[in-house]
Amino acid sequence: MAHPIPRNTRQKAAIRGVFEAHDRPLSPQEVLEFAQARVARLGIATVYRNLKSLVQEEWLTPVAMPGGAVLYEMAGKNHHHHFQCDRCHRVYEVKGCVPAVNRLGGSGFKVQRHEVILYGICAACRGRRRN
Amino acid sequence: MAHPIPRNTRQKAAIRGVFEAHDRPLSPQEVLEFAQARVARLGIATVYRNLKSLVQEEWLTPVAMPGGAVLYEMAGKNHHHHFQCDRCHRVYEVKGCVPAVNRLGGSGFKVQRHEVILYGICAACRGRRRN
DNA sequence: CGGCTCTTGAGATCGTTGTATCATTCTTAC
DNA sequence: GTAAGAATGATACAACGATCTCAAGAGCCG
Repeated sequence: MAHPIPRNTRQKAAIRGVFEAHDRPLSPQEVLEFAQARVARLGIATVYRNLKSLVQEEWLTPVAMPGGAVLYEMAGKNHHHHFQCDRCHRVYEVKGCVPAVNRLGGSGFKVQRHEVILYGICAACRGRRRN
Repeated sequence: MAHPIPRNTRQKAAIRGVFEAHDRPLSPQEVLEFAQARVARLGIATVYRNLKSLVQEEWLTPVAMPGGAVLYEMAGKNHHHHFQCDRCHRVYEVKGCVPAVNRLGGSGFKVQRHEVILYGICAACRGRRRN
């Protein structure tokens, strides 16, 4: 009720496995598709339920993208940012930062954190013709 | 039909006036509220219609924020970024940039543009107690 | 194994945002 | 001023993502 005793289900293990196999932020739909290769009849509701509980356990972190998509990535990573491919729309992690960005706010704003999103063409799409 | 002859309506003028009076990106709801001070019975559908046409005329530019909100600001500004206040959630323009951000992608990504969003507390909210 | 109860799967439902409809009002040209 | 038709306002509707319901299935403990 208030504190149900959690169980280890194949579904949740499959979802964790998907994040371990793909080192980039994933959408709920992507998680569903990848995890269905491991648990055939997996449903979208189960994906949402487990994403939520994995966030509560701090095993995942939500990544809100401009446009409204909310992706998830494994928690506990060092400070980093993201790159989104204009062609395939996949999002990748970009290591490093330019600390000077926090000074962009000048004196009028008390800046506490920041997001940087790069856009362009990813290596995979550059290699191919299209998509 | 294909090219209706546009007319200058009080509503559209009011909406333009709202953006000229507030030098920051505004949500459709904010536009509605501010513009209703000028045209009392203004409806939300008219706001959406005029936002769309002002974007087509390139008088406005959409600003997609993480979380899904799409705001609008006057077009033609110099390269800049945005600050969102964690308290009042208003978004402000931040002039300047750190060009080095485009190099964060390394050699794996062909970076064509970027977004920087700063978060913290705005001057107005710092002056007040709350909200 | 047996059973308690947590979790799942399928679909219905919700909430939000933006669009379509259509009678009415307003702008513009003459 | 008048008429043609573009724009408005009120509301219904659509689209989408996410959540809820509940019977059925499965994990865990003894």
